[in-house]
Amino acid sequence: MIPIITIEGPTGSGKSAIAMQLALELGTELISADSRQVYQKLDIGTAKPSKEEQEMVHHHLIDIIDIKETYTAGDFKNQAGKICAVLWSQKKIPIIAGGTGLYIRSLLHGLFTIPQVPIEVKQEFRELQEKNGLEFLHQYLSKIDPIAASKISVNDQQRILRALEVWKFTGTPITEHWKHQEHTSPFRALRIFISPNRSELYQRIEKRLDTMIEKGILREIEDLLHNGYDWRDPGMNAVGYREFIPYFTKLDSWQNCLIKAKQHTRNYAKRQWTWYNKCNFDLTISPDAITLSKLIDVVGHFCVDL
RNA sequence: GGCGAGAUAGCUCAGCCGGUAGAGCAGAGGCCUGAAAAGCCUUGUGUCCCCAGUUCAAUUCUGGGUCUUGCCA
Repeated sequence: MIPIITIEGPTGSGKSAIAMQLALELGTELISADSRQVYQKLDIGTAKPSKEEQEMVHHHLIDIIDIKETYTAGDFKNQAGKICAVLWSQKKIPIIAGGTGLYIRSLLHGLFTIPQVPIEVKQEFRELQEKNGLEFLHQYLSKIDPIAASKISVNDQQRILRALEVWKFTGTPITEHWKHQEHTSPFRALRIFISPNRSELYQRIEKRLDTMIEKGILREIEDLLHNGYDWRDPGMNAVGYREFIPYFTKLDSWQNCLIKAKQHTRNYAKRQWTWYNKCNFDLTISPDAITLSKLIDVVGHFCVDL
């Protein structure tokens, strides 16, 4: 079993800083579990660690793909898994830090394994949806996989399409894949949750977004648009970016866009919170109560059992 | 000053021919198996600006007032 430490928490909770300290102390490296920091050129709005920080501690899975490419939980699971194995072979305990809950869950608890669904299959159902509507697809799903259909809302385009694609491509309903999924994990995780006070976090989010303006998020976006990137590109679907579309299409002021960006970041933090409520953490600690020595202590106990 | 337009949920607004109101967003809570910073679900009693009139009944019609806003001067 490979030991790993996770540092999790809502956006803006300060997990990156804590993870850095711990990595330095343990002489190990960080793996980012962040669905937006994987993208190159999305720097300011994703609060990516600076060059200096990245020199101090090696950060994996940052800046690995282009904005026009998609990245999935499966990609993360595979890549992070390999990196963990390599690090542990060097006697380094991998530290995973990031707010993308699904990524960490995929790594720790696995996904049912099927190859990437080909675009043709995806396309087929998109066309079917355009012709007959979403409701039709949901009814279709209820015939081939009633359990999935009952769990998935009629309006949940993403999951309806996914369930149909998986069934079409593999010949097996998605709920069957779930049943036969492997649940053993090659990891032994020490999971640490950074839990800030709600109103304090919201204040930090406000400040963080203001800082992004100061750092030049608008220029960053402008450059991207000038360099051939488009709002429809997968990477551009990010809080702190898409809210500025009205500004760049001259429909609203950047100030109003900023207000939206703050709201959406708060909404996002809340969604993360709800997700984390169901996770089992070994240590839950508020950002201001946390100290390096306390962390080392906990990690020490963890290491004794290895 | 003249001629219009508007005043309805925290915000932006819908409410045909009169029967005391409803969407989106925000807020709150929840879900989540390859788009997850995504996607989805639940949750809306507010002096319908004020006053008077018509009417069995006015947010909805009429008159007056107040405020906001557009155009012309």
